[in-house]
Amino acid sequence: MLQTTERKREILSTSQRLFKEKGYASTSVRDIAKALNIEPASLYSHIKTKEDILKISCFEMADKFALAIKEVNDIYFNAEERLKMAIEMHVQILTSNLDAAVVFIRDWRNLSPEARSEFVEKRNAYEEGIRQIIREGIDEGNFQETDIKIAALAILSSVNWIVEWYKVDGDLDAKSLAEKLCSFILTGLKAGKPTQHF
Amino acid sequence: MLQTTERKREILSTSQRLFKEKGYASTSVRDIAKALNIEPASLYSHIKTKEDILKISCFEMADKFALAIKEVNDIYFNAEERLKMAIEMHVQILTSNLDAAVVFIRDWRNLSPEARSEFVEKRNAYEEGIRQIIREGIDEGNFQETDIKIAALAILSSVNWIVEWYKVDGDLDAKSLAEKLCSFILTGLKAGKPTQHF
DNA sequence: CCTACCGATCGGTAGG
DNA sequence: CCTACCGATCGGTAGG
Repeated sequence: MLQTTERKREILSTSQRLFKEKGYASTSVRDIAKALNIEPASLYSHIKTKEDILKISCFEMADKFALAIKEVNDIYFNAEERLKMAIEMHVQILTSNLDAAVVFIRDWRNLSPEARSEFVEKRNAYEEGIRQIIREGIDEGNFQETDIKIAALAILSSVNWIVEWYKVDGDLDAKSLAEKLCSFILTGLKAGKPTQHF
Repeated sequence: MLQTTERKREILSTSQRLFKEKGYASTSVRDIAKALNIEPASLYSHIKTKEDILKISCFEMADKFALAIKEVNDIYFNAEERLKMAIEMHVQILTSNLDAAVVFIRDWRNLSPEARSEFVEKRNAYEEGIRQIIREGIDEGNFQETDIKIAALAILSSVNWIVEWYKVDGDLDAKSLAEKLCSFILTGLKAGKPTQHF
């Protein structure tokens, strides 16, 4: 990723769009070439292999998330604020890269063993960042003493799932969506505690 | 699905295990045959096409979920109880069919257009069942006045995601897991409200 | 970016 | 359930 030419970016985004629709494994280089109106062989002036596209897609997203969690932990103080910020940035990254996000979330399994290991490591580091925030929130007394692993997975899965239904041209912007998710994650489904009624 | 012979069941479960590992599209009929120690052609005495395996896997799971939501709505009264029960049964179905569950959640996209439409319809009906419970909980005043669509998706995604990490031989049984998830979904991450401290 | 082409693998069939 | 085999498609290369 030392440089990515304009044409290569077109190949990447077109591929990601196709991968989102049919999945990486079911998308052929011929499909990609056709969508770009070029011959299959021409792709290989820009990429080395089909897996290259997958690798770049997965790791570019992983890098965005790594940067975001770093930013959150550098700036914000309180765990609740940091979690909110992390979720907001996460939603922002997903919604502004919907096609690549699906590849990142779903198709990374098709990476070759070495790339896959590296990817899983990066994803684990990000998840650990989220767990750390939860841990601190518990220590501060602001979060429930919950199972941290399950909490982190529940948060990430509910946030990641938006790539399956979010429409960029819909009436729900990323920030509003992030707020709704945050509220759900922080206070749950149940209505205000009984004390509210007395 | 009028009848499924014992051998066919072996083919199904072996295929689902492979699909879980590599995905439907990346698993060849030769992979399946090899795992069963038979020749690829022999598979076709039991199945018509590779997609048959996918179809049966997806729709058998869909049927289990349809039955579960029906049961929940027939027996339980209060929305919160019904939601808890629905989540518990959902977790139960997932954890006792982990391989097929992954296919159901992830690989249904590879269904042919007609089967895919039918599948999406069934899944939508189930999701609507969940939304209905949430709606009733709000009407009863026991659930927050939240975005029902987002709440349902957040619940289902966090529950479905367990297939990615749950280990049958781990120390967490399905019921405990369901309870943890329920608690998270109902009361969220934040610690008890201030009133608890006075 | 194209023409021409490669060996490998794909899902599946015929016939036993 | 097997042997033998099919046409189609796969990712990718040589050479321009």
